[in-house]
Amino acid sequence: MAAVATREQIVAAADRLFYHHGYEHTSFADIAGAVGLSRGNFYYHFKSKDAILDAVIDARLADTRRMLEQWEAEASTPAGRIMRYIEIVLTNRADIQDYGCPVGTLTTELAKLEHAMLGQAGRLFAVFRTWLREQFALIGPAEQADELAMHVLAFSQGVAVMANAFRDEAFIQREVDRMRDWLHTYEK
Amino acid sequence: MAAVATREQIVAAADRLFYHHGYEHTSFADIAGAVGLSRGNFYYHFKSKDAILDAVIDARLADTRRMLEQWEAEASTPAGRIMRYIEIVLTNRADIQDYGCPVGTLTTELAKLEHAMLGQAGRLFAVFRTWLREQFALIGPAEQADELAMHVLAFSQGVAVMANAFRDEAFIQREVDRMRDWLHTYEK
DNA sequence: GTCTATAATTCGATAGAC
DNA sequence: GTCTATCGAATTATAGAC
Repeated sequence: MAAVATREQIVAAADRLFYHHGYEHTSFADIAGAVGLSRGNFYYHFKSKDAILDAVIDARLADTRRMLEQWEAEASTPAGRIMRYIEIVLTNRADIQDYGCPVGTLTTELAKLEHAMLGQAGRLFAVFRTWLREQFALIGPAEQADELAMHVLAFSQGVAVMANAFRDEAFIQREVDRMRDWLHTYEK
Repeated sequence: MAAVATREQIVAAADRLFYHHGYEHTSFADIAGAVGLSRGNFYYHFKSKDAILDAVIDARLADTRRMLEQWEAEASTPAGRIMRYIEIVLTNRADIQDYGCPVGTLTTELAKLEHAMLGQAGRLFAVFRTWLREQFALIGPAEQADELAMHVLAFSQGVAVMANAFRDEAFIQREVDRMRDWLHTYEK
């Protein structure tokens, strides 16, 4: 198999396994097994577990930026774009109930491990924060835009943790409705 | 040393280490080292790592119930008691910025490990949920009490995850202020 | 590029002396 | 109740054949 294709398969498998079972709990053997590769050959593509994590975060950053561009193309108003973010806990409710938020849970885990890649993972949050801030700046005072962005991020993380803990779909829907009402008070 | 005192020391050390570094990342050697015990002697007190986790959760449940009783003794109104919960992210802001919420991060980790003790950890959330529900039932319709309790829990988890990710103390204060305003609209 | 074999370490857990 | 010694399995990572 071409090295590039194998590398992409490894990153995709690691991404999924890190999300489902956590970074530390996922071993090389798990990733190799998921791709159908021997452990030995693994080191031809990635020289360390940290290197895989780095590649996974890069891939998630690229995916996130692609998603945000798509939202900008599909939703015509800033409030509509913010709602796309808010509704992500509804769109991904099945995964969120099983595994929590991919960004939040990775950041939480890396913080406890005092892992060198924690700063890299923080960039995932930062991409959403910057994008939300830009949307809020279009419908209200620029001084408030960042704290409103942080409020929306905190909403998504709170819902994700509780939905994961209680596996309660109705709860997610109620919190999204509550957030929609809140957003309407800011909507231009 | 008396077995009871040693056991309590082990539970206290494990509690702290599980919170700071996570359950899986904490080894027997870490706990034994913190208590000043040899690895071998460890198994006289606990026969498995799961048994320690069980004891840690029991200790946290007892601590939580004690704290809630104290809040009931100190705050005369239901809204005042709910505010005590909301302000916990401010009271414990140093630990929360470093390690997140002890309940939320443990539950998140155990869910990913598909650990048998996940249900036990869920009881920690349930204790807060039940208590908050009771407080809300005293100031409004009983049908809404549980979803308001869940909303407050989600608030605390969202703030904890974001405060841990960005280490932003001003953010915590702003979110608490926002929540205080929200609570006043329900206050009797 | 992929494999087998294996080194070096750490893990949870046990046995048995004192 | 505490210790040392150790087991067996799993971990990350390397070496070298093909």
